[in-house]
Order: sequence, then structure tokens, then C-alpha cells
Amino acid sequence: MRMSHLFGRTLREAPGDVELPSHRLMLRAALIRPLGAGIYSLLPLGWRVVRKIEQIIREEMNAIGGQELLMPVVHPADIWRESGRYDAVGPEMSRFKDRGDRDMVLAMTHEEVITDLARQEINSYRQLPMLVYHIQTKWRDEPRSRGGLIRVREFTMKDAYTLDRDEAGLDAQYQNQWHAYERIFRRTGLAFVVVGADTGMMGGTASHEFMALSPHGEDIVLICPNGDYADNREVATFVRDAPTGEAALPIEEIETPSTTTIQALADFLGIPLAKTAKAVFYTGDSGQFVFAVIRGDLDINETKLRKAAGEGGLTPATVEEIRAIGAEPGFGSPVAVHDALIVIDESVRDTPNLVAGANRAGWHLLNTNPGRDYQPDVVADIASAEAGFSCPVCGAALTAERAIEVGNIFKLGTRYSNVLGANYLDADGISHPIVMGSYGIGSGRVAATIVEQHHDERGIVWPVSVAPYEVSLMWIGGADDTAPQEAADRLYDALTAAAVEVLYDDRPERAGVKFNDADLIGNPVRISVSSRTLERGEAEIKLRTAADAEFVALDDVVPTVRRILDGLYAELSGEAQRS
RNA sequence: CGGGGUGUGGCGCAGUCGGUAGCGCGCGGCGUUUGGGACGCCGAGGCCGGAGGUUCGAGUCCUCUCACCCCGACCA
Repeated sequence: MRMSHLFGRTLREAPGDVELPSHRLMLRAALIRPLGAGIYSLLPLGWRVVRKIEQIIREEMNAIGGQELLMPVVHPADIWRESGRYDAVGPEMSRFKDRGDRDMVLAMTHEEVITDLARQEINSYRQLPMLVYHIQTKWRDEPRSRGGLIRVREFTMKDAYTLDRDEAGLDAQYQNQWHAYERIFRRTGLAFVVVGADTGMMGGTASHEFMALSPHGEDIVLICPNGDYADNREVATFVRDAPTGEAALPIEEIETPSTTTIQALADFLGIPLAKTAKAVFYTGDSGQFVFAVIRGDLDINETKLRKAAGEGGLTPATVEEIRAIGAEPGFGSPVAVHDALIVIDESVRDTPNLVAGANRAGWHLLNTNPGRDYQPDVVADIASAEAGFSCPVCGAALTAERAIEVGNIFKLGTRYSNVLGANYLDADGISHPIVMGSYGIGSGRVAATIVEQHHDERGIVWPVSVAPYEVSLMWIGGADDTAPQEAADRLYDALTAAAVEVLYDDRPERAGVKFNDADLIGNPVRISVSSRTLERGEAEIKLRTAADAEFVALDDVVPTVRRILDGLYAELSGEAQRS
């Protein structure tokens, strides 16, 4: 490709309001352009990157027996009503009517459609197992898109679906996907960890997320330094202190003015946070009041609490709602409240004599104990794991890292096949629901995440497997001396003939402009020729990652580049990376 | 949805006290230059996000509205 005809210009300055390195660099390098909030066009350079990522995904899906198909972006609402998700999913799913006044939706995922296909096409156990996938546009009207291609509303995702006779079959396919994902991300040059995760709106029995570590990630993962354990913070557990076995003391009400926070209370009484009970109030989606209690040194994990309370969602309770159950904001405790589901963390069960609110402004209770002073409805682990907490496997101090979710794998089980009636007959003629799994990778997000992990102050530093082009070629010098241009033209033809992907900067620009654009776009190999190199019959070859260049005879450029590229590709097929 | 911020040429920005819009980069032409974002001259390009209002007069003041960005809530 000759840069003089490339559609899309590089930007010297990025728009002032972009924050993430990937967002800024992808704009500057002419990979993407915004159309609206969370809606982007992929320019030719960006589209090449995404297509390469998708091709890697395709190859690895095919390698484990996947069959590619394509499902629609527009769905009749009825299929979503059948699965029960038409009402369960909120405004994140966009709905509209067609000309016949029929309810339609824009696809945010494709479980319904694949299950509908499965019930039509699969009849017999002889047809199972099956793995199908597609790479398709999805629309999710996110309440907040952000960060360039990291979180968008319209995006492209590979989603694969497995169809099996039983759990054992699902387990096997789940493992196949896991390993395929490891190969995919290794080949794209991403450093990642695999973590256990919440199953969220998808329903299902198990899920893992493939997390690319990045300071700009939206998720937090807890990782054991010994490699024993890694989980999304949503579900992460940790080793608790052993119960003290302290005897229960008499409850006592004391005046504690101006102590509306746990810290203020602990300071006022001169006790550690771990001797206090913190009350947090929510209203569940079902309408019930959820009264959560946790030891003062810990924080509530809302995902865990949601599950413990059996709620689909939780919203912080209003002051009016809190008073309505007999509690007082800032001085709340479960003692003598009513019409509330009381969920206490294990820490509250195991730590006697905690100081809790008196449900009366300015007063607290010393020595509260569940079972004696109030009856918890649920005792559960509702605590958020933090850096430094003990690994549940080996006890080492966990680290907390920010990460971007680039892929996930889900065991759906029979959640969809049951309700949609996707069944098969076994050898005995007995009907069973198909056991399903679903597996997603966002290709645009992968591209942006690679940039997050692979850039420097000059621009993007692409792994060769996903670079827009393998080589940036340029001539340097004045327009009057045509020798460098002619030499570069010949190299362009020779490299192209050797099937090397070349972005040829044939523009009459000064050296600095060409070097800077090449660094910004970030192709892994740079070749330049000038009157200076031609004096010796040479071209300059420099890796994007290297500080220095090497000089090779013009006739040796093609084989040298081939050897360099082969080496770069080989590096990416090494061991799975962890950072 | 809550909080904060920004809307002025393609991009980055300035615009004071209300007086009819400017700078840098980029873009087109000519010339000089030519290995890390050159220089000179000439030139094109603006519904100052939109609507309403105040005023003799609004980029500037007021009201409403829309869009985008950031934080939070939310989220495969």
C-alpha cells in the first residue's frame, strides 16, 4: 500500500478529550474514527488489524472443530420473549417495530437464535457434540461507553456455541475453548490471566474470563503470586481470620455523637475497625429491603450480596426507605428492625461483641451478637477481597490488578434449551435438552487492548501477527535526487512479490515526518533508503522495538526481512504469557 | 441515571468590559530546503453545537435544549 493513497491521515495531535493510550493512538494512527458515542468506523489500517485478529480466532476455532456460520443482527422480539430475556434485559437492548408493527430487537448476543437453530437442526444424539460460531456485529446500548474501542455500543464479537449431550461433553468442549483462547491470545501478543467470574445475565453454571492486565482495565482481578488462584473480584474469596471464641458480653447502649462513619466511630471509641459492624442498605429488584452487615474493616461485594439475597439487582436504599424499616442512616444495626432481609457476612458471625448502630441518631450498641440480639436471615460470604488478603488456596498475600476482559467462556447448561425446547433423542429414544456453552471474544476490544499493552511514547508497537502491515518502507531525500525513490520502488515491488505486507511511504515528505508516522503506526519492521545508504548499495532495516538499525545490501533486503518476520512470528508461538 | 467538564475552520486552542472572530498545526499554489514533525510568500476554509430571550448590537449575558468527554452507578 502506498501511503500517498492511503485513506485516513495520521494526526499530529489527538482530540483533547481522549484519555486512554489506545484511544489516543488509534485515532492518531488513523485506525479508527468516531461516529457517535460508542460508535466507530474502522479505517483501512484499523480494519486490517481487526481482520487479522478475527482470522487468528477463526483458525483456532476451526482447529477445534468449529463451523462458522452467520446469525442476524435484527431479531424478532418473540424469540427473546420465549427465553424470558425480553423483559429481563433492560434498556441495554434496543427495541423497535418494523413496518408491520411487529416488535423487533437489535441483537446484543445470540443464545436465542442459536438455540432456535439447534431445535430445528438437531434431533439425535448422533449429531452431537457440535461447535458453531460466528463473528458478528452486536449492539448494546451501554449506559456509558468509554475509552475508544475498549467499551463501545456497536462492536464485533466472535461468539461460539457448543451443543452437547451431557455435562461431560460440555466440560470437554469448555476445556477445548479454554485452550483455543490461550492460543489465540498468545498469538495476538496479549499478556493475560484466566479468572473465575460471575455468570451475570447469561445464566449458567460456570464461567471464566480471559483478562488482559492493564492499568486502564475496568475489572479488578485478584491473583495469587504463587499461581494458585485468580478470580475476578466479583467472586474472589479469601481466607478469613479464625474466630476468636471470645464470650458474648452484655449489650449496652452508649452515646456516640457525630459518628456517622465507621472510621469516626472507631476513632471515637478507640477501637479497631474490626470491632465494629457496618450496616449497608439496599433495595432489591424484587422490592425487598436488603440489610447487609459486615465487619467494619471489610467492604461489601455487591455481586456476592446480590446472590446471597437472591436478588437480580441492588440499588442503594434511600433515607426514607431506611427509616421505614426502623433503622437510622449512619447509626444502623439489624437490632429491632423489621421488614428487611438481614444478610450478615461470615465475619459478623465469627466476631463476637461488635459495636453496631442503635438505630437512633448519636447512639451505638456495644457487644452486639447475631442470634442473641437479632436474627440474620442469611449468613454468607459477602465480603470484597482486597490486595493483601490471603489466597484461599495457599494463604499467600493476593495482589489486585486492573484488567480488561477480552474473552469469556460460559457453561450455559440447559438454561436456553429447556425454555426454547431444543431437545435431542438419545439411543433409547428418550428426549433430553441439549447442554450448551457460549464463548465470546470482542475483536475490536482485543485490538485496543493490544495497543494498551504495546505502545511507547512514539506510538503503537504492534506484535507482527496483528500489525496493519508487516513492514513500513520509505525513501528519504530530496525530490531532485530520484535514486532513493527508484530504489524504494524496486524494494516495494520485490517485497510485495515475496508476499511481504508493505506500507510504502512514497510521499514527498521530510525524513522526520516519515519516521514519526512509521513509529506512530507501529509496523514491526522499518526499511529506509536514502542517498546515504545507496552510496554503499544498502538499505537500513530497523525493528520498531529496537533502538538501532542494521544495514543490509539491497539484494539481501527481501531474505533478511523474511528471516526477521519469521523470527517475530516464532516468538508469538511461545509459552502463554503472564505478566 | 447522579456528579464534573467541554462545544469557536479538519485538529489543538485563544477570544478581556457585549461592538460584527483570531493563533498554531493541517490543507491548496509558488519558491527555497531535504535523515527525526523545515522556511518564505500567496490562498481557501467559520450558522462560534441548536432554539428562544435580553440588548441599538451577543462567540461573550439569561433560559431551555442537543452532543461529546471524564468519574460513579450499571454492564457478556
